[in-house]
Amino acid sequence: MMAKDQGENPRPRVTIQDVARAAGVSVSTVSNLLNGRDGRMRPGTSRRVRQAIVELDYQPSDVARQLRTGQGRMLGLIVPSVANPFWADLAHVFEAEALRYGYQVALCNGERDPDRERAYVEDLWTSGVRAVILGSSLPSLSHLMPAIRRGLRLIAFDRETIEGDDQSVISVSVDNRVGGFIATRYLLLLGHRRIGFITGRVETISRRQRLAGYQQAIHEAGVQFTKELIWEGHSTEGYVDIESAKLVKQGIVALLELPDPPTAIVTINDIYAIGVMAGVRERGLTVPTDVSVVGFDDIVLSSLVDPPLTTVSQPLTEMARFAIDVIRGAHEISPDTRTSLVVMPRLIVRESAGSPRPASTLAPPDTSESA
Amino acid sequence: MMAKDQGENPRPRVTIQDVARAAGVSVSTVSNLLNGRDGRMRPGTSRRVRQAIVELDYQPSDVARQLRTGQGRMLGLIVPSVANPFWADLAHVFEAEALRYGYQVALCNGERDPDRERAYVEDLWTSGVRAVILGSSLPSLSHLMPAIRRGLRLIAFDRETIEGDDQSVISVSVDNRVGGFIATRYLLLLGHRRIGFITGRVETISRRQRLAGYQQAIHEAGVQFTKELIWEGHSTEGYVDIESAKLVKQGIVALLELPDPPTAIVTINDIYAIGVMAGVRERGLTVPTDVSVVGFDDIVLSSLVDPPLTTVSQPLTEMARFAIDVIRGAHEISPDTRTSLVVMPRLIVRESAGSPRPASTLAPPDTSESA
DNA sequence: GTGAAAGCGCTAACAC
DNA sequence: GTGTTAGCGCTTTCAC
Repeated sequence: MMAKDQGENPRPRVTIQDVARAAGVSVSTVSNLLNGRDGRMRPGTSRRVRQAIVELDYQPSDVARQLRTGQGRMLGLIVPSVANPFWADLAHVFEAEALRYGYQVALCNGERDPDRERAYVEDLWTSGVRAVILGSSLPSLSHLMPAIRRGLRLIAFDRETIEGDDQSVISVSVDNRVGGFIATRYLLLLGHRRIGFITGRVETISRRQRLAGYQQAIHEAGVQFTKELIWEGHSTEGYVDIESAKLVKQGIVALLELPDPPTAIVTINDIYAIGVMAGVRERGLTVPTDVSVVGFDDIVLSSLVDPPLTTVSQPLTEMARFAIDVIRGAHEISPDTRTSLVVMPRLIVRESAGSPRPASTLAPPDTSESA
Repeated sequence: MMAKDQGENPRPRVTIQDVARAAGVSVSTVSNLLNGRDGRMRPGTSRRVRQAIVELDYQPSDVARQLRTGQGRMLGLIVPSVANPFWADLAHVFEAEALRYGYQVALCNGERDPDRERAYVEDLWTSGVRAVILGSSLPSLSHLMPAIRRGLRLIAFDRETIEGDDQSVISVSVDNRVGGFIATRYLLLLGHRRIGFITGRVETISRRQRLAGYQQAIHEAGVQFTKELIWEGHSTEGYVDIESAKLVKQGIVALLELPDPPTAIVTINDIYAIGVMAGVRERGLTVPTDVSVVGFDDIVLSSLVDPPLTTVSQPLTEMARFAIDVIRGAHEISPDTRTSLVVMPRLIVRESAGSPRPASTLAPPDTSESA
């Protein structure tokens, strides 16, 4: 079952030597031109070289170039799974930003598994990748330390730097606590008092912080915090968030069966919010009339679902741009400078959240302040 | 604004030389071990080398290796946009299959733009990528010919090879005509007679074929084909499908305003189907009671929406596996062998399609056959 | 302004 | 069984 040497006629590679010969110059002249050092080059020379390049359809080899210079153009992007629309959106935006500076993006689905993440990072390093964006807010980064010590530049996305992280780790993140806070406060202002919170089993820094923001808002509003309104998922769910969105239906159903059920729900991401909405409908209830729901992330899809989702948005483009800037070295990095970026989330008001029905709990809507 | 040479202490690269020296052998011995040629190696030697590798934390450089052998481990994947869940699912599956054989995947969002596709392909080639999967069923592949002539192995996904394609282009695709056919026939069997078809402006081979399948089913059922039931989108829509899903709402609304509106809709992908369902609801109607809808692709999301979408599934894993096999050279390729793969789609029955309400058109449901 | 030559880290003859 | 060595295609001093 030996592989045939298929398509035997690809022409042999055109090298810088060939171009030099065709143009009647030396390789260094060609190289100089290629690298923009043609300032004081005789016009004739430059022209001949350029012409030879076109005529021979010459493509410089980045492989050789990288071996020589140590500089590569490939960036790693590790996300839990691109099948999750949030990470797909990030991949989309990040790739676009990378492209602007001539970088290419190697996509890795880490599944939130430290072993896989480590394997990817080692593999990428081997392939000459020297910078990777890690989208996974696993609490520990220790599995990546060997690579970091070797010189890998790691940028953590959606995960603020915490105590114990290596000095060299830069992070880009939305302020998740604020995000949880504004989502919850919005519902509070709408008049809700029984507000549920739905999260997943997998413990990440960002999820913890979104919950903290929720609690803070509840507390500041003088509402009693109740643990029964927090649903955390089961222990057997898969790592890939998107699949666990089905499980979330159970969560909302459980919450709705409470003696005093919530009139509004905050979720830790839009996919969960979509699952929640489906669960609500399955109970014969309506969003937002019977229960309001607020998501997180503002994935592209969230404006498409029915009803369009009110959610907390992350400025992905800005975040991706910062990451690329760090990689390019356009930002000063020094031990005593705050080089991590924490951007502010924004509440996107659409139609999945409204005032509770008058018939329900206490206090009438208090809309004196607006988010 | 000069970039600081940040993190100045990464240790210098450990090379095969260092390992050889540490183990007291020559580089070729180390190389032999690395490449599995350690069959007749003295156990002691092998052990010493292995130990040196671990102790020095040696990582072979794929860059050097590729320069030498011409063999790379990076594959290109060009999709219209990962923000579109279908392509995200493909990227997920493809990356997983690639990983099994040690390949890495460079992700490119071509936006269905021939110029971008060409630029990506040239760039990938420069980076040493020698095989790319192209997910875009643009009718012509001519913009990629220069790279193909240079020796690039191109695998077209979701696009059967057509007249005029280069010999060396392999394709992997679902039988889109059959897909359109079974979707439509299913609705016909449920008793629908007025069946709409919603597609986008961008002309692709796969879309054309899905429509052809629809027409064939209509015709075989002896139902009159009506052009007014086909909605094709506007000319100003963006290239990225997902955004145009909003536009699709206009399409369904237009169809529903017809004097004799359709009782069922076939769409060319699940995102459109989701848009259609939202449009139906916006009109105060219900899916599937008032109008049935069938999607295409069976993206992960389609089982999550409400109601769960009845759709035509593409066996992505199988398709990705074939693509990787071709790249690995595990399939014989010869001019007279059919090396393209056309797999059969399958109808996934969920809840978005049902019988038309008795009150409506003619003939009662005829369920003598089942899809 | 242009060229000669060394070498990035590795593989694979070929020699012993 | 293991070592020596020639390059893969490029960049970059350093001469001229």
